[in-house]
Amino acid sequence: MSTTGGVVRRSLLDDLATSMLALIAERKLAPGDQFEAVRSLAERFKVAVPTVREALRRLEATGAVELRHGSGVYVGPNVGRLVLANPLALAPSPDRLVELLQARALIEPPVAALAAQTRAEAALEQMAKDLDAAADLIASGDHAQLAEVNMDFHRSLAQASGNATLAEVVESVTVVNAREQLEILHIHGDRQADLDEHRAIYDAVRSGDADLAELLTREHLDGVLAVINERLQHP
Amino acid sequence: MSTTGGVVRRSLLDDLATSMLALIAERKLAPGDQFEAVRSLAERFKVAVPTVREALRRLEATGAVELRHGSGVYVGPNVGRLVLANPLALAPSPDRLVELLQARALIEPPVAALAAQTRAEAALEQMAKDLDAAADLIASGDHAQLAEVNMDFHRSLAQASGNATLAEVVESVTVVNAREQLEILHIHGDRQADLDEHRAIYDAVRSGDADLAELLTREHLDGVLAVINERLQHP
DNA sequence: ACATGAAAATGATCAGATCACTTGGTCATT
DNA sequence: AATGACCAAGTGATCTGATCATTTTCATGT
Repeated sequence: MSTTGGVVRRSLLDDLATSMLALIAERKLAPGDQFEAVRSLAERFKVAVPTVREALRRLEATGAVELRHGSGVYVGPNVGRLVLANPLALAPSPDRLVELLQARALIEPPVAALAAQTRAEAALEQMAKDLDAAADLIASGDHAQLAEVNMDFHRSLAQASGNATLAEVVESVTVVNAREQLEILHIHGDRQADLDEHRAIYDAVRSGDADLAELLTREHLDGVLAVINERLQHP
Repeated sequence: MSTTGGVVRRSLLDDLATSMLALIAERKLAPGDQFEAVRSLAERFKVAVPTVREALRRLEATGAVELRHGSGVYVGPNVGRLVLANPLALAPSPDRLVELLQARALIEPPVAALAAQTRAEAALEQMAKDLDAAADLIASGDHAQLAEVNMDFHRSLAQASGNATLAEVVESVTVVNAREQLEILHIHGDRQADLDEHRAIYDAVRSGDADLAELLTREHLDGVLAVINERLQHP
């Protein structure tokens, strides 16, 4: 935001972007709904098409809208979100990877404890589905897909806390190159043990045992961290 | 990322954006450095100017680059960041505000404990500066500025943990409409008490007392939360 | 040295055109 | 009637080329 002596100079683009967001909010459009054609927007706001497109690209970058070729402009999944993973992040260095896991090991256990107190039902069911899916994928040997589902479990767990902001934080810190993280894990980690630990966490949350949920989550992530560290030291 | 049967269709824009990021990385450019002119980029990548601009807008949205009218394209402050606050977030609802504080009350205490163990020197000095600045601003009565500096203290505290990812998380969850949060606080909160609590946290971190730092941070944020809740119930 | 002001560099915006993809309907085939 | 091939309209993607606005640079004159 460029300022000069406290006075904010809003460019045409700033106005456009916020106006379009306001338009989405005004029409009460939800993620997935179709928005409005580029040409139509250009006419509505009395600006040229390239200008509209630049504004849309800005919104698109944070998942506020989606541009689908040949189809239209749609409301994106991240409208109204406060915290998000940098969609442009490049593959993290090994140091950054360890740091990321440390951050998760610090944040997720208390979130699990809160989840055990709140127990948002929809999220609990999602956790159960994630566990089932993981079991299937272990059997079928699809490790890439398994990695995704395991991450989904952690996200569902955060959802169960009932705090959308916390869920966003966990989602952000969890979505960052899941591939890289779990590439390592699935070479050297014990997939079945992972699943068992997830199941234990689920049971603790389901039964409302906050202390146990926190403890199990901490042990689980510390274990993951240990595997990663070991792997990085013996490449 | 649009996929069809597992095959990723990268649009020209996707390629452009990542190529430009790679170019920045390759040249080892740091935030604030000048990048390259739009027309020059268009020529380099053999695409039209509007296309380059759309890609730049995408990067700009997450703070990877900055476009300064008449001056040039510069590397932004968020290059290489993993987690960030949604720059398009609108003012959070009261519910969302409470949720945000709850998230902070959950995350920041263990971060403070870690900071007391790590004690990154540069961040400790920054904390001291923030405290001094806050004292001055209380004296001068500049509440708006005081709100900012108080947030800075929390960010510096997270920096002291030595974990950049955690610092990013705290920064993200802290930057979201500091204005709204502290508008409430500074009408009904006790500014001097706030400062004293910050000082106590600083002392605990400085002396390496992790448990105390965690406890004080928790009490501090719970206090803030109580003020916010009270304020929202009696408008 | 300093201030002034023109010139160059650069981003912002516009206009109109063409290409590429998606979608829904038509229509022949089965 | 169900199915599939095909076509046409709607819409995003990209290009070309120009003009305006802001910043920076630097020669010029005092």
